[in-house]
Amino acid sequence: MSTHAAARVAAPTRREQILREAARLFAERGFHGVGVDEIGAAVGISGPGLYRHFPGKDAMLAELLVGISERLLDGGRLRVSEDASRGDGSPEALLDALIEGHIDFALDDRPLITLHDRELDRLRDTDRKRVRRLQREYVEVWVGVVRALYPGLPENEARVTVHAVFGLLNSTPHLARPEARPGREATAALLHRLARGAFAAAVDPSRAVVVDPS
Amino acid sequence: MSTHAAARVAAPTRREQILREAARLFAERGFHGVGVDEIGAAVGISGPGLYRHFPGKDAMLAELLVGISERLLDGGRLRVSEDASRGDGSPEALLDALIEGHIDFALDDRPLITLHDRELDRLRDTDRKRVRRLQREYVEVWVGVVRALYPGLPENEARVTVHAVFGLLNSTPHLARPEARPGREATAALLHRLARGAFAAAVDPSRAVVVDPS
DNA sequence: CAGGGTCGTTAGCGCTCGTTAACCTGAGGG
DNA sequence: CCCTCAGGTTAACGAGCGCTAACGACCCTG
Repeated sequence: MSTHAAARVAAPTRREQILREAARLFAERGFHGVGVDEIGAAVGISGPGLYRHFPGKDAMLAELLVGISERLLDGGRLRVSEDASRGDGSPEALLDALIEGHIDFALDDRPLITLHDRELDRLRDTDRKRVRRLQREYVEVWVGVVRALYPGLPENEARVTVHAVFGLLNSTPHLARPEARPGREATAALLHRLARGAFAAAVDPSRAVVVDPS
Repeated sequence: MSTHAAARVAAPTRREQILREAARLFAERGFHGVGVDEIGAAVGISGPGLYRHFPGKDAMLAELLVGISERLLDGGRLRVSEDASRGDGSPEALLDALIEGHIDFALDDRPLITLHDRELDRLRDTDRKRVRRLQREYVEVWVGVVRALYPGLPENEARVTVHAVFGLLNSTPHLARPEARPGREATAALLHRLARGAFAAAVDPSRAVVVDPS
């Protein structure tokens, strides 16, 4: 998480610029809805100049999607291993850490989150399989933690629940007016509560009713 | 003009066939990723024959998105008015009814749900504004019910929560292997629990204004 | 049987898109 | 001073797209 800020010290290379703008444009208008000339214009060069950096338009999307999926999976695995290496690791705290990490990603890299579940089918077979595998492994990391916390939850229900919580956490990019929502930290805290509430309700319906906290 | 009555029960009309297949294809490969020839082939005619039924490819997408949005909004409003006309209407039961209706939609019309939040930006300005308005009104229906049930929840947090729950309920189309999840009714019940759990958790426990459960 | 409407067909036009080809320029090294 | 090479440029090509034009088969109805 602190590494994220540190990596931004140096000026972004041209490749990174291109990927950044391509992600934004793809998220806004869809992969097929953006032309290479537009991507070039967004970074100050024009059209075919992109081919000095990428073998083709497909390759940009592929690199974006593989990158996202790897970052998510690596982050998830890192948190699991941190929790395991810490003596007092608890499933509760670990699930919170996973949720926290995913929320950071959803709030800070909105175009990528959008692309991640929207443009997967535009990839060539080999890339799509690779991304699918990374996504599946990321889900399995969550499923493992959720089932450690709620042993009574059947595996297929846990998987559906994890998918549903992803949908919940990834919902912010779809908000029409981003200025109409609470600040970043308040939104993050709210999403975190919602996710925990959903997980709690997955196993125990009685927790789905509001109770007096006092 | 053909007979209206005959089309009610009998085989779907050609227009409906086209819309159905177009929805499936658009959801699978994106609006720009599907050609008119493919849509035609999917209903047994070929290419330009579609123009006997629609003025253009855009019009198919527009009719699909407007139709979805209207169906959702009408369903929501219907349930609210039913609840109001029933003497014993309670926000609890009303929210359950809204959730139920949305789940039915998400499970039974998966391509439409996918299109609904994915291809909106491919519409012409006038159609897009119309769909946006319908979607916004649908959200407001939910927000009203949620705030009636949880008066302590601020309006902007309620709105984010409703969006998040939509993301949760709409997550099933993204499941890679639909056969790996529980049956329809079990999935519906699970999603219902998750949604209720998320709403219950929306109210920050430390700030909760608790309504008398009598 | 004539005539029109409906619902198709095929051919092809015009445009846009991703990509390639050929050329240019400025910086660094021997 | 020349050569190389990275990183651009513009021109243009070929494919694929949405859509139109022109035509035809079929089914009514009078």
